[in-house]
Amino acid sequence: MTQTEQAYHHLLEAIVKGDILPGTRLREADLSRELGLGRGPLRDALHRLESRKMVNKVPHVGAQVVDFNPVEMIEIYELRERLEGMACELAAERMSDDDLAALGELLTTHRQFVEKHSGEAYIQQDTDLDFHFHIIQGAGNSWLTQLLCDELYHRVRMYRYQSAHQKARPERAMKEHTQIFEALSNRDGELAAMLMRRHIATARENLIRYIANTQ
Amino acid sequence: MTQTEQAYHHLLEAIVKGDILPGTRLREADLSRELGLGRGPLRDALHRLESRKMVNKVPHVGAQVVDFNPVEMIEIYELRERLEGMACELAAERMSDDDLAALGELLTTHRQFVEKHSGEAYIQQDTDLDFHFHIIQGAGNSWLTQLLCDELYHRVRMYRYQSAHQKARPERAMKEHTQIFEALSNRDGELAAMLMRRHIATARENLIRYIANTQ
DNA sequence: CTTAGGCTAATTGTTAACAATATAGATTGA
DNA sequence: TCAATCTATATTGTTAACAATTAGCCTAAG
Repeated sequence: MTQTEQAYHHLLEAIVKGDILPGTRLREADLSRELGLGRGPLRDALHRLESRKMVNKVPHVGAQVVDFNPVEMIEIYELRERLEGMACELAAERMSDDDLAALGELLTTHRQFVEKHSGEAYIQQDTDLDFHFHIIQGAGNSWLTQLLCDELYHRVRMYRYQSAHQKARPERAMKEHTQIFEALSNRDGELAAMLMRRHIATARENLIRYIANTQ
Repeated sequence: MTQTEQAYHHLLEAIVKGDILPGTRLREADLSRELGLGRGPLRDALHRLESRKMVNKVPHVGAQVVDFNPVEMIEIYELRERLEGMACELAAERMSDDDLAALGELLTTHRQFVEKHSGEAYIQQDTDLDFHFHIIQGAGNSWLTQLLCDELYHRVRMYRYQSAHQKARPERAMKEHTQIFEALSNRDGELAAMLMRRHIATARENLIRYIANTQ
């Protein structure tokens, strides 16, 4: 694995998890010293982060970790609504029975987790994404997968870490996931898509409410 | 404008227009000499092209211009269908009257062009994209705009240049554009979205037919 | 006291030399 | 003759020094 990739993944996770705070100026000299590499590979990593919109870069000025932006966040959720709805349509047609079975097991595991650690939101984060990723993969459209997983989801994860104190609703999400899974099992793409869109629309409404409360 | 950006735009256009053929190996030393810059900025440009999926890069091996891939092309059209449908829904709500008027003028200009140069497909290319871009902008979702214009459309343009000999159907496209415009003018987002999805679905079917014929 | 101008320091953009890696051809052995 | 290994070369990955640009500060004039 090349140093550029290492630096990219390291910085990406640090930004997503909030170890590097939004708005932080990223100085190439400092960072390269901290990460123990030259400025060349680091610059490559910063460019990649820029094209993923995780940092803002201004020529001759520098790079800065993106700040939380309510407008963009809502834009991203508008996109997720359509794209993951599309993923459901395609997944209902294209997922293999084995894939569906795996998704079912995932759901069972999650349900046990939710029942055991009821209310611990931070665990819900990853399990929730697992479910979504599995369906996205199942759609069998590599461009759709990249758009969602490589372009949009980093921001979604970043937002979730920032608003981690916010009460999640694992039981409700669990129920909605189960409904989506059943629709997929019945190969009813139209229904699965509708449920997924509604599922994400609910999340978007929570997001809007959260934004309104924090301002 | 920094050298990286210059190189990026130069190479992107060259690839899109077919001046650099698909499958061409891009050697850093050669290219930097031709473009008259160092390898550093050139590498940055290649990285950007890679993240836009216009070149494939393998560590320690090099970069190669993407080859025409029917499967990916269909994936992209599947995405366009949904995303531009979405753009229509949003544009019907959010476009200003001035924007709509401008779109109408665009359409008039195009109609005159089509009537004058009936059948000259290569002119149709850009004017067609103008129409689509205008609506995408009108949706007022910066992430949607970036996804479509920066990630997907380069490939679409590349494909169009490659299949330029294929007979376009300017009159039909013109008619469909007009219908979409009218729906937008009536602020009927649902209808506009449906027409747009169908418009792109038609293009996708042509694409599939074209692929079948060339194999 | 305010503002315009220039100067200094810090930071990014760029280049060229060096190190590491992979490919292709030659060589040797079975 | 074929296969496997080794070696040489070409190419990429990395580093460190150099050039260009920006932002902040200080000075001085109005």
